[in-house]
Amino acid sequence: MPSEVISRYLEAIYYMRAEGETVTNARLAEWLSVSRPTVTAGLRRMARDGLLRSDAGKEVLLTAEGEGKAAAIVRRHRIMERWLTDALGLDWVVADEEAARLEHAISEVVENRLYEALGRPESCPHGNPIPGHSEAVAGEVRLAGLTRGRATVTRISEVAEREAPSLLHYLHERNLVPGTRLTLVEVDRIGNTMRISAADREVTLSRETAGKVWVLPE
Amino acid sequence: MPSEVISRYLEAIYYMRAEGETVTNARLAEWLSVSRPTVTAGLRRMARDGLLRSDAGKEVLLTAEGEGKAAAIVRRHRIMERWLTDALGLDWVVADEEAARLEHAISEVVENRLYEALGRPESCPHGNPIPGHSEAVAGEVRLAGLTRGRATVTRISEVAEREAPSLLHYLHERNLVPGTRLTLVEVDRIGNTMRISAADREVTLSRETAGKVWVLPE
DNA sequence: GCCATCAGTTAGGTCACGCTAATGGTAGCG
DNA sequence: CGCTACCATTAGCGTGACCTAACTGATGGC
Repeated sequence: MPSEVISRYLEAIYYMRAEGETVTNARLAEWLSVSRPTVTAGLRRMARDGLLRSDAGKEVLLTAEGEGKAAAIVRRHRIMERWLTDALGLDWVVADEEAARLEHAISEVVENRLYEALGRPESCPHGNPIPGHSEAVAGEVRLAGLTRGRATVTRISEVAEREAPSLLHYLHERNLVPGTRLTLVEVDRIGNTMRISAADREVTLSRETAGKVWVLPE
Repeated sequence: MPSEVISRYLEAIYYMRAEGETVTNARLAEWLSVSRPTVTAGLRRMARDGLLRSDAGKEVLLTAEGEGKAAAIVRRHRIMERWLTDALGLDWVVADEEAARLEHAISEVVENRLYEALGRPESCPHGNPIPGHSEAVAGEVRLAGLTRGRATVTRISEVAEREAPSLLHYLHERNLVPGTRLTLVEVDRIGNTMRISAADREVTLSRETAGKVWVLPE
């Protein structure tokens, strides 16, 4: 079984791939807050242990085995998040931090029991699907890519939590949570912002923020 | 904060002290399944970090700080065990193994929320008190020390889980759980066994096993 | 009184994981 | 073409945590 450190590598790779990003040494180093040489060494250990595909030069790609282990970590993370928010009443940000530690400590048995005890949830609290149990909503697009009309929030990207935990608070406060219907009011191409209306309130989001919110257009 | 390895040292020291044993390098090595030189190095790090009292030659004694951290680990272990058995329906043995990993991953916040959510339990599933919340029953003695009469099982020592996990199954199956009333039938000083009657069944226990069950005589 | 045993430490080695400083590529740009 | 940027790796180092083999010091038995 991979060490906790390597599990975090797998998780990070999984998240980046899910965003459609190309995974490289430098990006991993940034994501994991370690130096690039440290990542080089880590990736070498992963390759040795059969977690990385040796083809595909610079890009970091997982083998089927690596993919499976990464999905397992993410699955546990999201199930734990559900438990922490639904059963223990923690807020999004704290739940994510706690889940990041707990995900490495639970076994398959506990994972399954907990999943059942929670009533087989469809997603984590931010709407991200639970690998192996549910999938991303078909047809969803980034809020930043919306040009007009109405849409329903489906999920907040995992990237948001890493890059700006306060963004989660921000969105939560403004009720931009999975299931919320919103209407695009105006796109400001100069300031790179967009105004939307949701739950009887108008909110202005930067293009960057809007890139982390996924919606299903009507 | 101590590393996970050092937390296990603290936990082991706590358990041994709770049994009234003298904690030494060799016993720790045995308990933790590592070599004695490894323990020597670990204890040195603990002393450096202010977890061990420097007086008291060979014996390993914790400082107030070490004591507090050890109690916190044990508290988390026992709360997790309660959750794993009560909420997720795991059996004693599995719950203990899982708790041994989870205890290092939960923060004070989760610990407290969980403790409340479980209804402030008095003890772990085997009856051991939860440090900081409850204490050992006054007047309890080892079943092995009983010479006649009736008594009520109060707890199964933590040592039992480490040394012989199957013993937990054995006791559970025979209904020798906290709260069970029993009557001493006969003590065989030659074979070092004792026969007891509990829940309408007679059970024979070795002196060693009976030393791990604590009871409150009537 | 000596010897065997056991406990603890020293010596010396490995691996995982982190760092900084310096080196080697590649790629865009003037 | 050459320069600058950026990227990945190498080199070299430290710490934590493990190991075996060998030494030392106390202790109990005969």
